[in-house]
Amino acid sequence: MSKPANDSTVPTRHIHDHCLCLHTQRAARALARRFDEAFRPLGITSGQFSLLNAMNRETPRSMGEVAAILAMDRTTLTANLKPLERQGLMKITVDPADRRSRRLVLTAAGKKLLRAAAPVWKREHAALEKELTAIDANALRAALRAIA
Amino acid sequence: MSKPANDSTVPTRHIHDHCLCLHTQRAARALARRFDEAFRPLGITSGQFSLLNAMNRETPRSMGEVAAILAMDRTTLTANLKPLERQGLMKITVDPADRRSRRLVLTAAGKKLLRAAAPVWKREHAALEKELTAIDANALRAALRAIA
DNA sequence: GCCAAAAGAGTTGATATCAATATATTCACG
DNA sequence: CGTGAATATATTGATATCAACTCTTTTGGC
Repeated sequence: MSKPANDSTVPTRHIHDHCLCLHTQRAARALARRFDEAFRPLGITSGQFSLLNAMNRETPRSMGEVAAILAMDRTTLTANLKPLERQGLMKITVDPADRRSRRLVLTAAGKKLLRAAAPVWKREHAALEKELTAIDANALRAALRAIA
Repeated sequence: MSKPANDSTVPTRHIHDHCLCLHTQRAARALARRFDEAFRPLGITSGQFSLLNAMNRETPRSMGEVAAILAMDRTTLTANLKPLERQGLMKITVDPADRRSRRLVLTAAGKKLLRAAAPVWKREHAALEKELTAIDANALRAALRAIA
């Protein structure tokens, strides 16, 4: 028999094994690293790819809309736009109908980058799903969507 | 019938709907905010709670071990320890058996904080699982573990 | 129309994240 | 036993994250 655990470490073990917050953070870090790596030749990160995707609309979205889509704080979005704007991938424009609001518009360079990134995503995501054969990827998506 | 989508936005919609990386980041942000809020009265974040938990061992873990447990870059761990050490919750000690290695040791204050945080976690996590009734939390954990 | 409340976004400060790189220590092998 | 490779961690620089606060603009009640 193995030595019984120290009393103070028992709740810690239960928490470590069960905490959905921890498990989600772990998975988020691992996936971000993986897709960061895949997109590196294109000069963007996985987060920037998702953000550019969220802006790829015929009718541009506002900051609040994009922040909600990414389940991200509005002020985080403000920060994340800076490198993209500096690289000329998108522009922040004032909404003429409501001058408090900003419309996020992809530039031609931004759209071109997204076109180049799509096959990279497809390849990497297919590889990921292949590794998760024992997992129902659809159920996983549904569960994550239920959380956020 | 609704207007057909602009060609350039079609792959974007597919990606937005299916990307496990995006869904995981979204859930990770939402859960971090939620548990950050729950732990705020204790002066720690959800990430710091997980980190303190990972250090709550009779035989202290090394940095590499803790980084692996959290699926976190080693250099990120170095940065994350600084506020905890400054607040006197843990100490970084040199491993006498291998002086390259650091053993991460909770202080009495750190252990006390963990004891206070455990019921907060339990309450908040129970509430979360209750909201996910339609979801198999066990399956979700298994899937996330398969990713990281 | 006026003014208070609400809504949208920006700024600041602290922590989090990782790649690239650097330093210190141990190990392996000759 | 000495030296180059491997291991463990630290530093730097850029981006990411959010709370607290501020600024601007719009809306609602009168």
